[in-house]
Amino acid sequence: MNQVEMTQVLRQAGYRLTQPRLAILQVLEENDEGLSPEEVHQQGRAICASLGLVTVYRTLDLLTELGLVRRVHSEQRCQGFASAGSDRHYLICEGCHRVIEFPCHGLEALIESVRQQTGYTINAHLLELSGLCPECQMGQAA
Amino acid sequence: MNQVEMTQVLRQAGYRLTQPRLAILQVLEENDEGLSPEEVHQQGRAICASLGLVTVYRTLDLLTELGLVRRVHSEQRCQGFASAGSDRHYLICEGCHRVIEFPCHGLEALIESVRQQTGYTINAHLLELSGLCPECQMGQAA
DNA sequence: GTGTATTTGAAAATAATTTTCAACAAGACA
DNA sequence: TGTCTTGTTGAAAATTATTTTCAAATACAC
Ligand SMILES: [Mn+2]
Ligand SMILES: [Mn+2]
Ligand SMILES: [Zn+2]
Ligand SMILES: [Zn+2]
Repeated sequence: MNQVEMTQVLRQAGYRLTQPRLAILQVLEENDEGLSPEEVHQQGRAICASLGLVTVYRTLDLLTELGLVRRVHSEQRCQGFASAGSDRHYLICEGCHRVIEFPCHGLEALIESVRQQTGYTINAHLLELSGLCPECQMGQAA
Repeated sequence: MNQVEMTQVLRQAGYRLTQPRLAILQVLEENDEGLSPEEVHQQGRAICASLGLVTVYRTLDLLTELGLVRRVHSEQRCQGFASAGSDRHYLICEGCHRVIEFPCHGLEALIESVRQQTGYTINAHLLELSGLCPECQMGQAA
């Protein structure tokens, strides 16, 4: 989802399009590695000089509720936020920490078998793959 | 892995078997829902009265490094720790927050296809399913 | 433009985590 | 079993992260 679409979601949900919110959206749009609130704040101030850290926290919460932003978990860092597509399948580069999403097909059979074996109903999943992106593989080879 | 096996891993890695560590291992063993450091501390004091919260943090770090404990992530809470088996596939009950592990087969094809489409090398994955355990399903029906 | 309800940022409050360090205890060895 | 040595502990302090409060600012409906 791009920034324009995101602002429409905000508006339609009855929220105002403020400078701080637009700045935060833009920062998330321009970064795909999952930024911490502090990092969003730093970068956001380049766009909206008065931007406060408190507003970053509030806005990340809001955007997460609206599904515009997702939290990126990893063993080291659980406070990464990135702009969200529709699914929850990320591929994280261990070298540069870039995060991309991938379409997830073929999980259905696994989920069904877990359901049968455990008796659980399953209504959500999070799949995170980690490795090295092509660029970082080059770097390693060198 | 049970508590006895865990203590052996600790010993073999050259760490001392202290009362605080044993207490924390026992707490994790007895709980499968993923406890926060604070919760581990509360329960641990019933076993080792002098147990300090600082030691809980230190020990959870240590046990995680040794692979005896794993962190359980979820949107609400990323600081859950549970004793670890060999894999990283959890099934989390949204009702009672119990966490169990499941054997994960059938992810290979998906991973291979992501590798081909993205050019990433993939060397780890985290799959978290969430839903309702049988008991909590009963509760909901009532 | 004006009015009004939402939103903001600074400051303060609170919560979470880490560092420091003197006292303690695990376990090697006599 | 009784030292001795070194890893380990917990209290306190320091640091960091997050939330609350509230008066001032501003988005936007009219
Ligand atoms: Mn999927
Ligand atoms: Mn997490
Ligand atoms: Zn990379
Ligand atoms: Zn349950």
